[in-house]
Amino acid sequence: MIEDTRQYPFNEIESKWQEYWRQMRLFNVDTKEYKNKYYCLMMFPYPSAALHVGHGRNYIIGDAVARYKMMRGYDVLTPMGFDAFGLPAENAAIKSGVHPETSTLNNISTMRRQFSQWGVEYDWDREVVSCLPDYYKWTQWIFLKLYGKGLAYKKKAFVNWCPSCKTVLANEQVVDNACERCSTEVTQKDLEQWFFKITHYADRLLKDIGKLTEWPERVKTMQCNWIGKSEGVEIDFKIDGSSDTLKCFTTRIDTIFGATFIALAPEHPLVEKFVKGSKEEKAVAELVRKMRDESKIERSDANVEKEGAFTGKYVINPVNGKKVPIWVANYILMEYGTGAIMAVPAHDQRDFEFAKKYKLPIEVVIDDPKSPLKVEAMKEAYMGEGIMANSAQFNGLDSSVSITKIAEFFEEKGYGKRTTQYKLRDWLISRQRYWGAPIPIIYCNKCGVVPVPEKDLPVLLPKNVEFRPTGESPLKFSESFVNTKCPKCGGQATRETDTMDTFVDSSWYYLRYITPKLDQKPFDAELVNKWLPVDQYIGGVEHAILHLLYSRFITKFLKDIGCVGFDEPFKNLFTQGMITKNGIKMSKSKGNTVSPDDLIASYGADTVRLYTLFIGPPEKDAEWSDRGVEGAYRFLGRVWRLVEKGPGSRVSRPADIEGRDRQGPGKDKEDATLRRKIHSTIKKVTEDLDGGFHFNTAISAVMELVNETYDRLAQSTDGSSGGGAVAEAIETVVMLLSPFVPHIAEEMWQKLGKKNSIFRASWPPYDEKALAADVFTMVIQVNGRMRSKIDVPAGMKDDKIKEIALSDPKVQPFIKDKTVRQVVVVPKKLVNIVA
RNA sequence: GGGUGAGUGGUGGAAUGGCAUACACGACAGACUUAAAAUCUGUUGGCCGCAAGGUCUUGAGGGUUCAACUCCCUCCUCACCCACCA
Repeated sequence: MIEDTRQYPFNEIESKWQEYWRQMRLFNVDTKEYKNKYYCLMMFPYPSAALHVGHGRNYIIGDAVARYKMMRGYDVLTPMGFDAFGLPAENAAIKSGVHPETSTLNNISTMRRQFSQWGVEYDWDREVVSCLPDYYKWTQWIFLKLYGKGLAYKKKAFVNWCPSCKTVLANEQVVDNACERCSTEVTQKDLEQWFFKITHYADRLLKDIGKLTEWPERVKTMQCNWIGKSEGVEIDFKIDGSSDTLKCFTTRIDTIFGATFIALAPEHPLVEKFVKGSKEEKAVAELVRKMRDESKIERSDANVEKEGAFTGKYVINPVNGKKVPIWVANYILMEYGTGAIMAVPAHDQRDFEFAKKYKLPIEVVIDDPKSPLKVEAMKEAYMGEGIMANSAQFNGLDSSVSITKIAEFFEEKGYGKRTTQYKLRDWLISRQRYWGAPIPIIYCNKCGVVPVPEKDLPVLLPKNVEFRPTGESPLKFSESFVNTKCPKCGGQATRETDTMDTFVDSSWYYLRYITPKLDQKPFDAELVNKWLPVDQYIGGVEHAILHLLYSRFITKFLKDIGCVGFDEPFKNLFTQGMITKNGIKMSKSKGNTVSPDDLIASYGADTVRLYTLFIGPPEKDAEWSDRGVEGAYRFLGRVWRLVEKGPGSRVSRPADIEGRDRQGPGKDKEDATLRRKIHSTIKKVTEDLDGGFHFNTAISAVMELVNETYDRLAQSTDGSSGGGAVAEAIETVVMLLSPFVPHIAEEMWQKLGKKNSIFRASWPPYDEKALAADVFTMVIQVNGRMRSKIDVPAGMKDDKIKEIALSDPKVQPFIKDKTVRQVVVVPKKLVNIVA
């Protein structure tokens, strides 16, 4: 059945050319010898069991870009590798007993095969696999460098904890606040964990977004919001009856006169001190315990009822000497600011809700200029700007002005200082897992925390370990791993058993590709400085924040320690949309995946590639349709037959077609028309590819050219297969399609009598002369509505055009009873008569 | 709640101030065929009309303009990301 519907022998063609490209080393680059470098990078994948067509979009786009750039004369570097550490393989090991390394390496070979079947080629000599020691050795090296600069440190942090499995859970392992494995309720536990001090780079990460001119706006906006810079004042409140002070951060210092209470995060260190031995102690302690047990997921729900308790203490408001009560409240986060706020219920909605619930006073200090505020009538906080009220010497000022005035006043009086806060928090890199790069740290009873010396890297993951059904990390129980000698004193010591977040692995892999085999250094700085920044990075928008921010951070760090000479790793970024099926994201867990293997068997890889690129704008989500695949297949058959029956194929093709036929306008009118179409198509496709990868419209333009070429063949009166213009059209079609459908393009290229690979040919230029038309069709509108069309010779004067338009028989009925007030002529496009 | 993006035929989509619905899918009709598949040709936004043609139509409403899918304002809906950020 499949045999019957075949339009061209894609099976033989595709494997033949895939082999040919490998033989000729089309995708292999010598990083030392090059003229115009172009580093085309696709985000390296996690090795999952099987790729579906949704994954394919990323690689097909990247492959098309790489092939196009080759034809534009670049030395294109397109490497590929695998982000091979991670939780899924470890979970599978716990379930099935198969070692993560075995399943991961198996998946990798499956994926390599799938890439190849798609015709997606890479410089495989440069493959990096993050779970292999020759790679993670250098991930550990980066850790040591950060540690050496004080940018890797340990502190306590809360984790999701399953008391029954005695294990840490990732957010995704928590289902309805319970452990996914045993359904025990998840609690919070604080553990000593490793962090990278990314906040040290917050300001530069934010400022340098300005340098990323070729990144999508929406990714930049997301990073901006994630870093979340806000400027404000840190106030030192004197605690009543004590010499201690309490620091609060606010962005709204203009509302300081309306502060009616202070709210602390439950974890705030002063909470315990305040209530110790007081009558409030029991109530507060109980509430704090309750809040702490709420998982991070629960606590981050905005709809959670506000709760709090009075601590019995007060601070003094420096601006008016008033006593302000200190409360503990669940809506305050320890991680942001100082973990304490001055609450101004009149002008902050959360404070307003809290004040209403606990009957705390509400004082208006900024009046709405449109309708004066009355406390009793307020249903919600007034958050806008306005006129200062009840604010002593600042009364009557604009709140936007007083925000600076009061800040200056605070600094003058020593009540506080202006500071900048970021939402960005330090990067928690510790994972209580097996399948990751071990953190190269040793604990010695005598010497304390000792970093593993560089010469002892890598700290190898022990292979012979037992995976327990509870999910506990097997590293803890591997005595040969844990027990070691202190590198400083030689005494008995133990190793850190936490491994690193896989985002650490992926934050520097793009540097390793340049010199993947190097074993004395992570990379060769000289070559890296030549090839980086990456000219084009392509990947899913889901990585818009974390991966891209971490990579930017690591790059800046490496620049600071003199390892690289640039501070942004990715010059151009393209984020493609996801492929949906039945309206939702294609994924194995949703059961709506489409396997490329079956489609390639029925239609060939070129069809799958063409459809994937034609499906819609690549930066947007798109719905997969099996019917659409057939359409792409039919189109390729149409092109194939055009090459077979058109002039120039095999024997009939004149050898010197370029020289003879590309010199001037065609022999007759039809040829000139077709040549105009050929060259406008080249222009359109080139601009679509250069200006943002608009594959969908590029392909539709080629479809139009194919349709017009068929029309031209059908029109030829002498029964021949057309002249030089048709041959030129066919050759152009093959070239313009080649980045998208490389196998069939190579085959047709050969049929056209060409010797070398089409990817060694240069991309066709367009001929401005061929584009020039001597007659234009102009639209005539009356009051903006199309009424007629006229053919106008190039160079006709506007006045003459107006005259023709006004006397046009189809236009006459619409203007004859009216006065023509204005005639607008848009050159070569339209005439609009206003009557 | 905040941020970002989107809303156009039966469907995927095109047009980013200048002919709305390119290109493709689907559907319908025809040619070829004993028949089917494949292929080729034609029709295909709604309404009125035998037709010529007219008229309405880009989520809703308003505005700017000779001209608005496109720019501005108000509102509605959906998707994604973040979410008590002081």
